[in-house]
Amino acid sequence: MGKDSEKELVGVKEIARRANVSIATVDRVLHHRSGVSEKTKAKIQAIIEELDYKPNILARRLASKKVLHLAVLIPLVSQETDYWNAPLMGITQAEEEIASYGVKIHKYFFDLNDRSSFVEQANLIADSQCDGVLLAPMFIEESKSFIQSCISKDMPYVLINSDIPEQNSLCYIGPNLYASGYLAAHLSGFLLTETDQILIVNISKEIDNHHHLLRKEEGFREYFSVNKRANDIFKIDIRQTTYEYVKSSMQNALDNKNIKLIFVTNSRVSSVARFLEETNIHGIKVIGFDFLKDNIEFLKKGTIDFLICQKPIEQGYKGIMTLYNHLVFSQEVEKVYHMPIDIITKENYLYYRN
Amino acid sequence: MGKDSEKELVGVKEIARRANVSIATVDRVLHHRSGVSEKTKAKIQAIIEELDYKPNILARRLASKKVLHLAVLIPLVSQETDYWNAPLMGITQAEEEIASYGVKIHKYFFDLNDRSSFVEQANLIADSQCDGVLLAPMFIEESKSFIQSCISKDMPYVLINSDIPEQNSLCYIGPNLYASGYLAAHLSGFLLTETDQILIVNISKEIDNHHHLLRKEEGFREYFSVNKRANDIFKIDIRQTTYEYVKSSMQNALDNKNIKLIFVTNSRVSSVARFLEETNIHGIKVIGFDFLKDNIEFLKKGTIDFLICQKPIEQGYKGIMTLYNHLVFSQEVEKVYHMPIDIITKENYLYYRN
DNA sequence: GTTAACTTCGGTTACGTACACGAAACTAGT
DNA sequence: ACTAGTTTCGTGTACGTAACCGAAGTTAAC
Repeated sequence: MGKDSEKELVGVKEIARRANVSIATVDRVLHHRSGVSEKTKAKIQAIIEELDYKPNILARRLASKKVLHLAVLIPLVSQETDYWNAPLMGITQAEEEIASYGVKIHKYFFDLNDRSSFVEQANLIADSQCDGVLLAPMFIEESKSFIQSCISKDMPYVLINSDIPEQNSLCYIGPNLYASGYLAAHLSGFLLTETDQILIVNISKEIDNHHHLLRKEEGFREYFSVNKRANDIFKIDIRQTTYEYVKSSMQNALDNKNIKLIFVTNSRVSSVARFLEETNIHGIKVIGFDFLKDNIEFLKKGTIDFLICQKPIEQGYKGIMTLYNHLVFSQEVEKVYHMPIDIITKENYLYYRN
Repeated sequence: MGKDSEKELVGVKEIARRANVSIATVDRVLHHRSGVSEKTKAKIQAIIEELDYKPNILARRLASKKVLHLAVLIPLVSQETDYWNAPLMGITQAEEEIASYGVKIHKYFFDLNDRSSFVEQANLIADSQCDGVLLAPMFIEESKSFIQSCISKDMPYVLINSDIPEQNSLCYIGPNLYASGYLAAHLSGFLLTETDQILIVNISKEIDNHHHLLRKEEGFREYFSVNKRANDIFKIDIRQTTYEYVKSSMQNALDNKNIKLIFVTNSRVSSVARFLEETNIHGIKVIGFDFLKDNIEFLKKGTIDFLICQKPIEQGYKGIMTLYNHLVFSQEVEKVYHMPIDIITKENYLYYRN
């Protein structure tokens, strides 16, 4: 209750009246344009302060006919994994929401297994004259050089999904990889006894992605170290993503051991689950990542015990909105926006919103 | 790729030109106003179809100077529990977002321990001439009669936090209570052995709230029944919310038993945790609800093992936005929007967003 | 055929802001 | 004091839509 502050919404007109100037002059002050004497500028600014003037965004976007061009550079949605479909959905959703506010979004896709396609698309963006970029920096070196060209063009960019720190991006929106690995370990703790053995599985073709998976692994191991859990932790890197390859790799990895829990460091956990099912291996708990159709199927059946998810749709959505709010409202942004680390089980997946 | 459909955004002017009428006539058709012959109406509608005309929301809200009045009726944030601070934040956030779009939000608060205050505030809303209502129907009968008055005034309303089904509200936004109880049981399963005893704790003054807690309890019990878990499940209803009362009740409840897990059916779990800590009881796992400051403190220390949370901020935010989108864009809405059932632990609470 | 009443429609202004254009005021140089 | 140049400012139009007002056209009654 209390401070309702029923100030009748005032506009430039009222400011102009009070300052004995025209609205054009007020407009000049508002946009920090030249052509106003220091004296009147001060007077107008005082009145703006006093009235706590907030420009009418509606009228503003309507009057300014210029359109905002945003570019998006993310992996192509492949049949191999449809993870990137989620961020794309968020991006599309944001697009629909702000389309009528004069924002155009240009989408560029690259092949996760082909660095050159990334460079190619990045160059296209660099040439196109756009106002901001949303980028999934999957290839580290290539991303860095693209980022440099953005900086030189004074073009703001937002990173999603995986961070490249110490670049001065507008912000990073995505998971805290280390923390999500740590949480996975914590969940594992509930499923294990003192002597059970653990297998960490990294499945990824590109070395750069491996780099990201490593951070999860570190977090995972750290939990066991901090909590003085002495379970044996084995690890396997699988460098091909086809099921056949995963299968034979897993067979090797499980051989002669007594693994009780498998931690798959990314969304490819469904391959592992499929393997366990097909080879009729029971009694192994499985933890992995991402709310994908395949993964959910195995979660339902109980082959996968936990999925950790980090709101991929929202990552895309927030990425675009951050650019928009920054460019249109010059809103300040958090440098790092870590996504919540969501735990999905058989019992709550129905209610999960990516 | 593909269908870019670069239709230059057309407006009423273009439609008027093509139909050889004035924009005023097009406007009449768009708003289903009278004064247009069937013939020209048909012609104009055909053109609207053809061009897939989408009105410019900016210009629309700008030109129509009428403001939208939304009323909010939720519990007062008390020192007893600051749960309702969260939905209020979401409401305020939505308010800020759409304030410049000509929306005014009027907030009414009632005392959770005083039915008459609810009725009083509800009457105020009924008298005020507003365009939509966001309602937390904590008192069932009183809510029903308020809802009736809304319906008779043809005033859309949205329910949050707890549902009163079979009323034709615009929609319900909130948890699936049953499912969240079920999930709580599932999590409990990880923490228990076959023979461990369980205590369910309901803490609530008002009988109507109890009714909601009951649904969680049902879900909880159902899990154990479905999964043929034979653990003893005890239960206690605590009808005073002061710590002293909770303390003595808990002492009784734990007496002569060997409880290994406590499931508190609402956010008052911190009272129980405090009790366990103060009386130096260890070895009992605790599961409860809501991301509240007090609860998080105990989660950090390990006294509480799991918190289940259902995005209270978002409930408020979405509630307002749903009304807004429905009234302004006549957007259709899902009748039931169940919030995700989030699991919060010591390891991921830092990254949780209410 | 005149008047009245009603139907159908167009012209116009307004919403709050952006910006091009040109007018006034001031400065400096002669 | 007159001009040229510069600074400072106001007028006017545009954005796409809403809605008032009144002008045509149409119909009905005498």
